[in-house]
Amino acid sequence: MTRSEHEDGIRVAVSTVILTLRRDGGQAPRLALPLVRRTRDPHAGAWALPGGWLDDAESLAAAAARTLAETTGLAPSYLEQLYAFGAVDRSPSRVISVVYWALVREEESVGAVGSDPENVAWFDAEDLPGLAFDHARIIEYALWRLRNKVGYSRVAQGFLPPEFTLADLREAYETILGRRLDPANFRRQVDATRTLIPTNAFRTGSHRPARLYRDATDVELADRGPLSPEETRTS
Amino acid sequence: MTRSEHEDGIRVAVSTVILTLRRDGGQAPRLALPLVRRTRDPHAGAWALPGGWLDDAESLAAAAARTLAETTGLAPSYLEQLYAFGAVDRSPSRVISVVYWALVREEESVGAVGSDPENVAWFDAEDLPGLAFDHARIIEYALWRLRNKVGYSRVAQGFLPPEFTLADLREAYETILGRRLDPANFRRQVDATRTLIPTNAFRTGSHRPARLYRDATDVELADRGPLSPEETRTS
DNA sequence: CCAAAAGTGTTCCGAATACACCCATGC
DNA sequence: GCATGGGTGTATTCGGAACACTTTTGG
Repeated sequence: MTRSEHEDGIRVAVSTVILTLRRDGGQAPRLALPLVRRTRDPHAGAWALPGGWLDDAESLAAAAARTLAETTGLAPSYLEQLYAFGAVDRSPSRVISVVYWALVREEESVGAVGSDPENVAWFDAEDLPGLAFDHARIIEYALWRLRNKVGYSRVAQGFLPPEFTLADLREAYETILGRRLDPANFRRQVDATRTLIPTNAFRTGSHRPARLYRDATDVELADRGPLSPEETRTS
Repeated sequence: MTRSEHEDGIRVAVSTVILTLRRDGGQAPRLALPLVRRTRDPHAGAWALPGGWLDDAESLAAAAARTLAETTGLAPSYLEQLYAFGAVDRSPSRVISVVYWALVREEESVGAVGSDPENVAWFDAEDLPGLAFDHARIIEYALWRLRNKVGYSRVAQGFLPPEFTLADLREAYETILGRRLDPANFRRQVDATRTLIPTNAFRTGSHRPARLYRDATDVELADRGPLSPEETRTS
């Protein structure tokens, strides 16, 4: 293992793509995420992912959870490392960004703000403003990962409250995937996984009441990678 | 984006899990990887993944390819980022390791050595020595990723020379997955993907000659992630 | 009663599997 | 010829997709 002799100027930042499902009204929900307006150069005035420098004594995942809480006031229902970005020219100074992606529950994201609400705003994932650095590409990749992972895991439940109907869950899938799913087949597929417990409660509304379900287990919504013991607790 | 005021002591290392298929003789091939004996503390004398400090002016992928060449003298036929490890206690000093995994072709790995052949040795992936830091866990994760990715991509071809028989390819799959595959069904599945071009050459040997194939395209063997333009060239 | 969502039943189709069988070569 | 791996054919099974149909509520 060779080692460069000089103590060089590489710094480590941690950023997070924070996703939620936002319902504007009676409309179909949409994916939304918070961005932070930069107040210094480079890219002063542009919007960027929430993040910050990695602190000497915190793990990468802890840094992601910390900056997430600072900008939104929320704890994530799902948090996973996305990728480490380290191109030489992605910033004027040399910065390695370890990026995480997180899911937060819908209701919590309404009105909840962190330490600096002035410079935080939520955007529709399909209608983003101009972004600093390579953050547009990073968000694209996070959305790709979400759409991909929803196909073989239960991550979508990270958007939902503890009790929800199958229609709620299907609506989350439909929003993520961008297409309609057959209610009948969707029902069979989810209960083939045996991960939902039916409750005795029903949501009464406009038509026939729908049964409420909750998570069957306290296991992870999805495989989050090679996590060390210190990183396995998200709450 | 808040910034810690002190220039702190976090350093960035890049390591690589380098995998190949090794044929000991007429036996079934096995997964093998090179390790480097550490000559300094911490963990002096223990075996570790090839790697080194990230240089100021090179991208993460370039650092991985560089250390790979330094220890094995080889260029990878496949290279993908694995994960960024950043637990506080994984090393006495604070080190963030961005780990890559690579595939190299079998024949090339025989006898090829890099700048310091004394301290490099190849090990059977199922029979590893005591490893420094969290490298045992990292290798486990790399193997998991390989086994997983072989199911939905063409990565296994990264182990093979430009021309190969379907039996060669199937043998690679069988070694990676650790189980036998039906030759008939395997044949149909690979040519359903339309990614192999049959040549007019045959490998003559002990029995009926087997047709040689080569890659149909110059496209990637698998999705390697959100690569920037500077990282897309591996050769 | 009617509209609409909740929930069930059934058919169809394609992919994965198992396995019988033929082909071409070395010995 | 015969052993062995190369290569083809075919029946079965399983899961997903499509969609007809029944149930239960609000109005």
